[in-house]
Amino acid sequence: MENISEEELHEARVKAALAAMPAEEEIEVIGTRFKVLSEPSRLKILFALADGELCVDHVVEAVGGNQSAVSHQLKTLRDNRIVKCRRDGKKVLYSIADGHVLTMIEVAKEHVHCHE
Amino acid sequence: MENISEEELHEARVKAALAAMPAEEEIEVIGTRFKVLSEPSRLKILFALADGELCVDHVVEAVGGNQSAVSHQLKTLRDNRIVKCRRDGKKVLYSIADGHVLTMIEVAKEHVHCHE
DNA sequence: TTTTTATATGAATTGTTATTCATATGATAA
DNA sequence: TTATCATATGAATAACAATTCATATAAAAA
Repeated sequence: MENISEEELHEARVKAALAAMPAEEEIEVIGTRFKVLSEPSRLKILFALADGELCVDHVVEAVGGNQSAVSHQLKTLRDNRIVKCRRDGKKVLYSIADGHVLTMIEVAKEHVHCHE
Repeated sequence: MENISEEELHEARVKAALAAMPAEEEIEVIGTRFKVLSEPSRLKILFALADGELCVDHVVEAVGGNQSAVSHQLKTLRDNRIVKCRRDGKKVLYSIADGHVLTMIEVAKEHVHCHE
């Protein structure tokens, strides 16, 4: 009897989990945001931009690697609204798009360092 | 003259960015955490676990897909301390390891939905 | 102690993504 | 208007990670 009610409890939880499950598309979008933040080369760019905007070749200096790779990464970051940019003459200045980005990185850092 | 000082400003920012850049290993660890959260199949598992612990076959029910795939994902989540588990007889009950995980997902959700 | 149930894992395959190379575009200066 | 500097991008390759299949372990029931 105890087993049955425990089983029922678990089944109820499965139903609750299914009910609370976000739509497939939303999960994909959230996943994509995380994916963009998961690549070390892109994270480096974001740390470089944390203090303020930089033009592309200064980003290249700050993170190392070649110009083309950095430019591809910046495109990915742009496409996902993680960074934004503005042109100033020949240069294009990049900056972090909004506060959530740094918040996410901060929370991730905490999670890495805490050992609850 | 104005150009030179602007250039100097940018160079100073590059130096600041380099100085504030976390160590390579830390960036990798943070990236790995994000990577683990980036896969839709793993995110689904976390949404399923958001309300409380579930045993593996109930996770399988909640997220769909086959047992082996889910088990591999759970291992990845475990290895990265995103979830924890305890055995109860034949069953193994999984739950979310700590509060930061749901926080990160929440912030990501906000970032997806806001259009600053 | 064999069978069944629940979960885990190694190896192979498949699918994805980053990086590189070559080249294109866009803006300014000569 | 062409030469140069700054950035972007398409295509190919190379690195990586997810899923599947088959099988292994672990606990409990028969």
